[in-house]
Amino acid sequence: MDSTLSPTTTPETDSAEALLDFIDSHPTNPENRIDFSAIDIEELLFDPTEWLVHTDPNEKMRAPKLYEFLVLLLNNQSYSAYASWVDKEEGIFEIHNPTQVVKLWEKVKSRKTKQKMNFDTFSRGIRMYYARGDMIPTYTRYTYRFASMK
DNA sequence: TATTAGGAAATAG
DNA sequence: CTATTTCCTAATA
Repeated sequence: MDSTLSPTTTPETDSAEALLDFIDSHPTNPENRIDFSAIDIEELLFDPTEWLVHTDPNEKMRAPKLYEFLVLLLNNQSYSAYASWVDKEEGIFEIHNPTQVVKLWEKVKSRKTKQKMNFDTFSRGIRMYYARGDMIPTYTRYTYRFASMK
C-alpha cells in the first residue's frame, strides 16, 4: 500500500478488448501499475448486441420490449446478482438489485426519455402487464410473475 | 420510509 | 395506435 513507490495508471475499459489491450501495453513493472479499482465492471459486462431481439428470424434485430428485456436478463447468468428466477416453471422471479436493473434497462431500451428512470417508473411498466394478463401480481417485494411460460 | 396496485394522462416511436 | 413513462393516491410493511 505504498503509493509513493510508483505511479498507477488508469485503464480505459469500455470493452473487454480495450482492457486486454491496456494490460498488454502496460507490462507488470512497478512504474506501470494498473489501477484495477478504476475498472467499470458494469460497462465491461455490457454487450449491446446481447440485448437485441427479433420476432421472426428474417426480421431486423431491435431493442427488446420490457418483458423481453426481463426474460433476457433472467436467462443471463452474468446478471444473476441483478435478478434471477425463483421458479422458472411458474415464471416467478425476483429482482435483487433494482437500481442496477433500472440502469441496465435505460441502456437497453430503444425508447428515449427525458428524465432518468427510477424503480418507481420501472415497476409501473411491469405492472402495466397485469391488466393485459401477461403478468400476475405476487404481492411480494421485488417479486413478479409471468402469466405464461412459453 | 419504501414498496405495492392501479387510475389517468402524457409521450416516444 | 402501442408500449411505455410520468405522476399520483391509497394501502401495507
